[in-house]
Amino acid sequence: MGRKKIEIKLVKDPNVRQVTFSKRRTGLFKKASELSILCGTEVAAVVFSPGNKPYSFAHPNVDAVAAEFLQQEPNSNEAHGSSSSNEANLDELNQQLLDLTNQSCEEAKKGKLYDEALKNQSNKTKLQDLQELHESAAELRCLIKERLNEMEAAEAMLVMKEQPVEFSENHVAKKKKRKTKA
Amino acid sequence: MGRKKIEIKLVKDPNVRQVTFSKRRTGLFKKASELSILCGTEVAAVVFSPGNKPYSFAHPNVDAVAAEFLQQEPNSNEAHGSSSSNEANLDELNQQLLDLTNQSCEEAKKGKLYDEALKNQSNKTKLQDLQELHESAAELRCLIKERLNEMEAAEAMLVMKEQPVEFSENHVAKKKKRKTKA
DNA sequence: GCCGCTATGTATAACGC
DNA sequence: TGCGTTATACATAGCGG
Repeated sequence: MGRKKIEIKLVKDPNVRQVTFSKRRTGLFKKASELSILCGTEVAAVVFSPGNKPYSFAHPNVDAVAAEFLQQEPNSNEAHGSSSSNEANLDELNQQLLDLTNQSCEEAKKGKLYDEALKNQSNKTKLQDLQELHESAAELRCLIKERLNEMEAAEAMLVMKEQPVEFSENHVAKKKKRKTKA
Repeated sequence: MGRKKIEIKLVKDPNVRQVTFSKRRTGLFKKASELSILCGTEVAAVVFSPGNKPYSFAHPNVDAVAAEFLQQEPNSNEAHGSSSSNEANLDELNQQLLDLTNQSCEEAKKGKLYDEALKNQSNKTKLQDLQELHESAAELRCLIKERLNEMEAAEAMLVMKEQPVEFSENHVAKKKKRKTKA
């Protein structure tokens, strides 16, 4: 897809690898976003950068917001003479959101996996195990949800104070300058 | 990318939508795969088809990604460079948390339905996989519970009052503070 | 409904700032 | 390190079997 064809092998140059990662992560999330919108389906994706930083994407409504959010350029933003407590808080929330997103992702994947396993067997006995597993997952989600609500409330109070800033979700598909190549 | 440009909007024709989904899901997973190989990173993606069938992709494997995640320290703010426009972001975050929570519930519901559906099917035998999955899930749950406790504690502290936290780019990576709960 | 085909729209490798 | 540009490699919409 570039000036030269590259083989899908680990990019040895760490520098180039980082660049590749950034570009492709963006592309991947964009694709995920399009898929979710075009088909009205739920999509979640997680990826760790070469530096082990987690990045995630999830659809329903979060859409490309998560991706956009994680890619914000620190320079585009101005104002916000808030206390450091907010910054710390934001980071916290960020972290948590990521974790939760991924947890959801993992759970979903889990379900997928054992569904596959089930398809490869006809052992009725194991169905119960699956049932339990699913229920466990459901419980876990509820647990997470409750904690989330609490955290959210706390955050809201803490933040309940200043300006809006138009951070909106001018999501992924923003560069619309297309033209046929020569 | 096809004979005609299409706008990223829900495809009305269910038939076409299904086709689009299949093609794009394949493409998305391929991209995810390439990304993980090219950059040697961990990647996980899940997507539900229009028929609510879960499909997933993950590089090393789910558990690896999950474990990686759960090792993130709530207090180590080395991830992502977003410390600006906090107020706005918090709003976005709250919204995202809401959506995510809802999504989780949705998924849980679907998971059960799917499980039910599977009860009417039968195939080969692969108890081992099931066994592994079962164990993995149990472990995952423990990890998440602990993680939740940590988040809660951190949250409490933050809400209580501020913490300077000077955000640097050094990669703390993981700190193996996990204890294999049994 | 899945496979292949082909014309096009996109993503992105190499560069340049 | 990040963002923009250009030339190409890829992905895929619309069809046909």
